Amino acid sequence: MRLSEGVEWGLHCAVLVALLPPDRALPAGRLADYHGVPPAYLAKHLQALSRAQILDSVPGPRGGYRLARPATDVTVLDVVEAIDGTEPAFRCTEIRRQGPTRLATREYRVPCSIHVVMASAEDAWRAELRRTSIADLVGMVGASAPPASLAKGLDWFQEVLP
Amino acid sequence: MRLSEGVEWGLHCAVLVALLPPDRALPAGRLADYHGVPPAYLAKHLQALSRAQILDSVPGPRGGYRLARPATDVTVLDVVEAIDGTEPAFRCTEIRRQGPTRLATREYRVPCSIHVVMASAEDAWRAELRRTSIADLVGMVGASAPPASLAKGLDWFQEVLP
DNA sequence: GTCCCTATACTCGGATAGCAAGTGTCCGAGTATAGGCGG
DNA sequence: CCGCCTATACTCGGACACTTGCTATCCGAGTATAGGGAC
Repeated sequence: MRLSEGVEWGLHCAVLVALLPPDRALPAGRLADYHGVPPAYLAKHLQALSRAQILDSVPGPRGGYRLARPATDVTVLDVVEAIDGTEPAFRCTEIRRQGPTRLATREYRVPCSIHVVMASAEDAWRAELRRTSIADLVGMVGASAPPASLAKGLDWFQEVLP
Repeated sequence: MRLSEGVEWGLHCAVLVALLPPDRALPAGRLADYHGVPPAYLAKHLQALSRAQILDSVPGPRGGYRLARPATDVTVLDVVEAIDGTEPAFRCTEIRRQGPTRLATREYRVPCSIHVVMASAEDAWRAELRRTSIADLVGMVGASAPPASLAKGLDWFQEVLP
């Protein structure tokens, strides 16, 4: 089971964009510079976040991306599902209905027990991701990141926001 | 994020093998028949379960696979990790250390906040999978499966276990 | 009749192709800006 | 000096190759069994 690398990028970008002054946007190229990742591929994931109404895109000069709603209203799960999709990791193919013990479809009224267990585990995963918002992440980073890193980040903002 | 289809097969096979009389084994071919899946590919996943000490393999005629320990001591998580691997779905690549705000490695003493959140969600997922054993699954299936299906399964056992 | 030996058939195990999805990149459509021109 | 217009440069957005890992398969190594032969 592998989560797309874009999920990590999307979360970091969401945190950075949450720090923008109101009504300012950050281009994909600057976000790629900041994180040291391929610009064109990051752009692809930012488009997914835009489609999911998590980011607003602003075209033209002084354009870029910004949060579409308050950082407190964007959960980590929102970002993960926007990039990775909402399909469950475990997809029950109902193999209990195959083979020599097969019955008529109408006989299977209760869901497959294995499917139930796997689904409840994924629900627990999603619930945990829903507990944390981008605003929470901003707070955690601010409290735990090395002070020198925060200072460098501030300098960088001064430089790229003319 | 996608879980290998083999996980579903492995869980169903574990349940079926748990129903065997003591000291009897079930060949991979019969397991494939029962579930209507490609025999050669199922064999690959059964090998993984064998390597993980979840199943014992018995070579030769009247051989096959059986549980390596009581069904109460095999959790769903054991089976999932044996087939899918133990690597976390989210792999933090530490992109906070890249780009213009990069610092010396020794400055990063606390873990990345995003990494912490993602890891705790996966811990919740694993904890949920650890709560259920193969014996529990056997009980759930026995209580919820259509009676006609259980009867057919019994007939099938009589037929393939000479 | 009993014991031993051998040939058999069946099992697992790892090494080998094929395909889908994630990874990575590019160029075109659209827009706010900045400068120049006319009034 | 002020307003308008145009050309520019910058942005996002979707369409196009490539690589990794899951999917699927086959053939060889090893063993318990069953049958036959000798005693």
